[in-house]
Amino acid sequence: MRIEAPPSMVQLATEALMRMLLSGKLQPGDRVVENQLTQELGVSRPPLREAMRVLEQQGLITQQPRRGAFVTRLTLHDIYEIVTLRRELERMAVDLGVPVREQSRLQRCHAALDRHGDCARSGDWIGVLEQAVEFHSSVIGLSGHRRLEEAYRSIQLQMLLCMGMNRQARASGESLVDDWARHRRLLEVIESGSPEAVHAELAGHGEMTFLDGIEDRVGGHSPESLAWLKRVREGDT
Amino acid sequence: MRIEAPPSMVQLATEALMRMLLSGKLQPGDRVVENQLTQELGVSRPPLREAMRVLEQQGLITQQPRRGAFVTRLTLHDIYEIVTLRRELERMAVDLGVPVREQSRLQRCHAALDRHGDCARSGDWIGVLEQAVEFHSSVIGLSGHRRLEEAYRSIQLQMLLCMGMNRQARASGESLVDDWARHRRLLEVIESGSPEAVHAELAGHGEMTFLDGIEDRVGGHSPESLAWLKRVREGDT
DNA sequence: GGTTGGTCTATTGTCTACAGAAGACAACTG
DNA sequence: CAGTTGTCTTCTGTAGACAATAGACCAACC
Repeated sequence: MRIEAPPSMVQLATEALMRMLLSGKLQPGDRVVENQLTQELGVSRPPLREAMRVLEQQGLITQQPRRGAFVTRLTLHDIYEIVTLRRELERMAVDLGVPVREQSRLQRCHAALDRHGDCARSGDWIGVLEQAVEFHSSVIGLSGHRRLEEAYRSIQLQMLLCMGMNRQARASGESLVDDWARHRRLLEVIESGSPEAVHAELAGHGEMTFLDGIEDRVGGHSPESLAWLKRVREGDT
Repeated sequence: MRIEAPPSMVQLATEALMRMLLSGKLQPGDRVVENQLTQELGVSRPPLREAMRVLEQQGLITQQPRRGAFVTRLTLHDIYEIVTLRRELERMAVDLGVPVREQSRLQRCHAALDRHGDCARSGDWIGVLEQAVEFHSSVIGLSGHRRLEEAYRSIQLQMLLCMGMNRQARASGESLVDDWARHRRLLEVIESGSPEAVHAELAGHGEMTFLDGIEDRVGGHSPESLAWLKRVREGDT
């Protein structure tokens, strides 16, 4: 049996920061002060700074030279980018991965789905979000395309973390287990083996409710994003 | 006029490392020793480590905990991933960006193309590669989709840096200015405004010659990648 | 009263130093 | 002679400290 190496402080700090973003402790636009975090996390600055570089590359925080780091605040154009890119990546993944060739990859989906259900029933909000990310990643991973999966994961995190979806989800308390059911249905459709059916399920799967009145909640309205929002609303209820 | 902030050591180190990869000074599989680089670059370890985190996120180097960093060595499956994902991103970008709506974005393409030509004529290899990346990025940027452009850029760098394309290009000396001509033609087609024509041009634009005998030069043959390589060779000469 | 200049504090950028782990090599034992 | 074990070196991981800059606040001047 292989013993696993103890995780580095960089890795721990990265995960801790992600949780702070997921939980809403750090909100979009918030300043991220290094010294403050070193105390909270019990880590010295060098590893913390490395962790912040990782999150910066993922687009979750934004660094301004000599002025500090801020949690990324998304504009309508950003949301347009995220949703459109996500859809394309999903499309590509389904075309490559459905019907499933390697059964072992499905195990990962099931495992994530099970954990997702556990977290949903126990009301563990952060766990639900984390496992939702893992489930979707594993679905994309059915394609056997690691870069595709990685790109998708990054996009998904940006959406989850920076949109304040946590608070919105917290408001609608009953939707937790419903969400789980929807994910289960998606996996069933995937196992049925029809790419078209999966595309259809995914089209209805997007959490589009948060787009209601989105123009008023965020800034940065580009021509592209406004046109896109109009199209989405016409085509999708 | 805004004065620009002096670049941080992290930024300088990142760029320097990239040049070392582009120039072939660091080759795929090479160990990257921190202390060694601090001496060569005249930077201390913390900023260098941050720079390495950035490159790790971009997939250019791979870190093994407590064992050091290595320049990423690509497998056939990796190349399959890179080429297929790149093609999808290009397709999406052209559909979004052609015909060009914002003329100002074209300026960036022309500027990069001009610099590309300058470097090609003066025989500046690294410059040629850098400007080729910038040109393609700016073409993708016509879509106004920053995340798309960023994903494309990352993919492109992985391909350029880790495939040892530099040495291959160096071997065929005359192709430098030819490359430039091909890029010019691409931009002309884009300005003509037909997405289909651009797709056609891009299909022939890929540097597919390096796929000749690729199975023997790299390891990691997955079922997906082998099937893909077969399809590519049947469909594209 | 508004603006300009200076100082002061908080925070970032960077460096040096130390602790701990991994790999190499040699010596020892069967 | 082969395998194993112990030591030694090299490198990474982390911490703490120092230098430099940005922003705020206050005072003085126009």
